[in-house]
Amino acid sequence: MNLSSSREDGLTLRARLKLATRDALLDAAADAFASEGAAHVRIEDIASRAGVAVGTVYNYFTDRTALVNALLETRTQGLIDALDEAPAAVAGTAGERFAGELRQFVAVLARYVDTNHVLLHVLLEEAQQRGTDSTSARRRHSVLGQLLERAERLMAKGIKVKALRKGDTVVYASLLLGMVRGLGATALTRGDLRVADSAAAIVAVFLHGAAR
Amino acid sequence: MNLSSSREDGLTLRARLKLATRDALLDAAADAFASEGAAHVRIEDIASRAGVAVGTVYNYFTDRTALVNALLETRTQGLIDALDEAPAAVAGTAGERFAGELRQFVAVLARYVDTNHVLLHVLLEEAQQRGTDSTSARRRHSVLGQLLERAERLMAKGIKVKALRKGDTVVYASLLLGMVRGLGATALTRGDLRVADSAAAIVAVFLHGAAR
Amino acid sequence: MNLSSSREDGLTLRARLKLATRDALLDAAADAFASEGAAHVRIEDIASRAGVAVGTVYNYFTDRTALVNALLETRTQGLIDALDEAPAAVAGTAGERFAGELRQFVAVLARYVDTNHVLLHVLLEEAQQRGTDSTSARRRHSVLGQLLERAERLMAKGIKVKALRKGDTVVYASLLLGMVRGLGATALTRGDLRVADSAAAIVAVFLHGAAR
Amino acid sequence: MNLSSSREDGLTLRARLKLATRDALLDAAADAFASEGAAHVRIEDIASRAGVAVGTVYNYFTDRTALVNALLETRTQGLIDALDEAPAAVAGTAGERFAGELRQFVAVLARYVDTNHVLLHVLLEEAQQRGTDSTSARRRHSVLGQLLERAERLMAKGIKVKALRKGDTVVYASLLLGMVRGLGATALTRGDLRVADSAAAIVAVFLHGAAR
DNA sequence: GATGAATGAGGGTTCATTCAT
DNA sequence: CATGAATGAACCCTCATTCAT
Repeated sequence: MNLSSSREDGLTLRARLKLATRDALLDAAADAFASEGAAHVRIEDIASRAGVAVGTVYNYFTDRTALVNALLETRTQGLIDALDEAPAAVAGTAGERFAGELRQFVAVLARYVDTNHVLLHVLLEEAQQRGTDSTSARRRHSVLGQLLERAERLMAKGIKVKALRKGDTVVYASLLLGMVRGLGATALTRGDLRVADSAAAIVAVFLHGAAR
Repeated sequence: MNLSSSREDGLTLRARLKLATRDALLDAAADAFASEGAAHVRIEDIASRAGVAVGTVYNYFTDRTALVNALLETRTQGLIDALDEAPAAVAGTAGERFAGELRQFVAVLARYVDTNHVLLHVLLEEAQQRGTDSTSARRRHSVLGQLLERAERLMAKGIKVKALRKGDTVVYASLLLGMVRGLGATALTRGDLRVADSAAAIVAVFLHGAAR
Repeated sequence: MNLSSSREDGLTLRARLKLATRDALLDAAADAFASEGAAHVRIEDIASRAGVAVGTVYNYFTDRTALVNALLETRTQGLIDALDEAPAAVAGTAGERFAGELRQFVAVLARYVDTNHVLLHVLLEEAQQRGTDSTSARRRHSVLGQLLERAERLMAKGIKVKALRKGDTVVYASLLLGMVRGLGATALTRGDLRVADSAAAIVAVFLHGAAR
Repeated sequence: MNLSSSREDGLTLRARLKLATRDALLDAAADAFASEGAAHVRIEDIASRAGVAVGTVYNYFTDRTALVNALLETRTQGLIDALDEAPAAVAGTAGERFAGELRQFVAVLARYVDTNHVLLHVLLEEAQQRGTDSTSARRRHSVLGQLLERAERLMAKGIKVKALRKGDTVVYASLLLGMVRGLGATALTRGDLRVADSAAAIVAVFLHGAAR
């Protein structure tokens, strides 16, 4: 579940162990959050899932909030990176290239949602927690904010190449992301549904609608 | 904010007062959840917002869970009722009637989301907390479940009257609901955005797509 | 041990009970600090000594620090008040009146030290804990600061009426207070010694020295 | 700050290093206690101040208590030694010789207090913690006990040579020590005050009083 | 019914101490 | 010997719930 193995090169044994423990803790937290619901998870639950003592958790994260933030960070980064790395299709007309990118975008997102559906709730719960920092700074850093930003960029490109009708990019982006999450939410209660399997349907509806 | 005033007809004064207190508590809870985030809200916060003492809360709700459930129930019921009461457009072809219903459906939903966006998080957070008891869990599921059900019925009708292409009604329903919630989520961080203002855009994209 | 009974007039029963509990908690804390040493005392120790549950402590004091501060405040105030109330001797020459005041001062102090010797350590430990507030503000509020201030005033008067040789009032005041505390410290390890019994000796040495 | 360097003669290099580390730890502990307040200082603080790892501390001291005891021991011993080494003035009458010794005593004490004022709190805080064990408690008592003992001997000699009026040597000793500590306490809050500068005043007041 | 003080189980966090490397 | 990560008992504090007034 953790993609960080590449980080482990060229480090002392101890440093490697430290990273391994840190990752184990994050994985444990993700599992616990997923199966129990974030609010119910005690630090000790995470510790024991990771096979360490409570105190150890605090050797890696200054407090509960820091752990949750770190979890969001790593899990988010994986998604953001995957989206950014998605190689733009080179062939075809501008419109076709856009369609390709859109398909890519949705596919990556769908795969992510299928893997992390439950963790998304943590993201949302956290998004709710307003601290002292300015709202805009927070938006920039929040997962949804970053996603929205990328989606907006994509929409803007689509409009530019005349693949999309003119319209508010924020609205378009929100609708697209909403579709993916909508399917994810349904998948949560319907065990047999996978978002990735409907990626094509999402794109089709987004581009051409459900109407005959 | 509370739609239950119609219930108060034909009751004794005392009974009416009881209902008033109960509603005040639910409103207070809704406000508190919205502005503080469900997990942080203490029973005493709700009590003081409603202008009563803690003990009083327990005269109306057996425990915290009961209060949350009641809140979900009332707020949900308002939505479900509004959806069901939406008068079907009578004129025009079957396709036009379907389009009218769809517009109605989205409009009602959008209005609800604008008013209750934050409360939706409570729904979702609570929906997450399965495992401990199944009775209340089922009831909570029904919030989304009932919505999905109605959306599916609408989709089925749309397919039947050939207004929509054939396809999985669950997927269609999920996409439609997802779009509304997607815009709601964005509205949460963008103060200037109202879902109701984009209801037409949602329907348009859902039916005909965003492509040119 | 608590002098607050006069405060209890004209209050509702509940309010009176609240004060009683608060005082009981302060008394319990004082006892516990005295017999165990401040650092070792757990909140629960205080609670159980006072015959209440932990949570109750937090209904009266926001946290441990607040409790300690309140304790210092009340116990200090008793001493300060006693010093200030000490009626000035009216008869005799200015020198005799000064001597009378000095005797009073030492007597009150001695009595206080005999009763509260151990609590003084708490005061000192606290004096050590530097927070963010400015040092001077703290000095003004600290027990020692207030004592020193009064002692300095007395010394100044003694010098003015030529009962004392000219000299630094801070030094004189510190020496006088030090004598009292010095005897108090010894009394701590020598059970048979009471400072009050040596009050006259203190005054004598301070005024005329120990030399023949 | 550490007076033990003379111990290091005639030892192997390794033994000398061991002693150096030990001393560094004691110095670090003294500094930390002084600037943070004994109760707040963690073993790791001491270790890092000394430039070693936590584990190393336990190679030199079996536990926290042992370290504190050792600290008291060394710092106390320095004082006791200094007092005992103070060469008795040989010239003059018995009375003059006593006065000289008294001056010496106070001077040494004053110098010590100026250097170690804050450490004195540790002594007192720790002295407070009787009850758990009696072995170490006794040793701690001896800090003040030994001082008192020496002061009493000095007072007894003063009485014997008729330099002092007859009186309780314990009281005399307590008053003298109290004066020194009284000034020390004041110096703690008044940065500009040094006890050593007032040593003469202390002796003067003790012998002849502050009265004109 | 309303009140609000009392309750105490529960969870977050700290830190002295251990021990494998 | 030095290192520093792991350990877990201990303590502070919170808050849902109860119940005497």
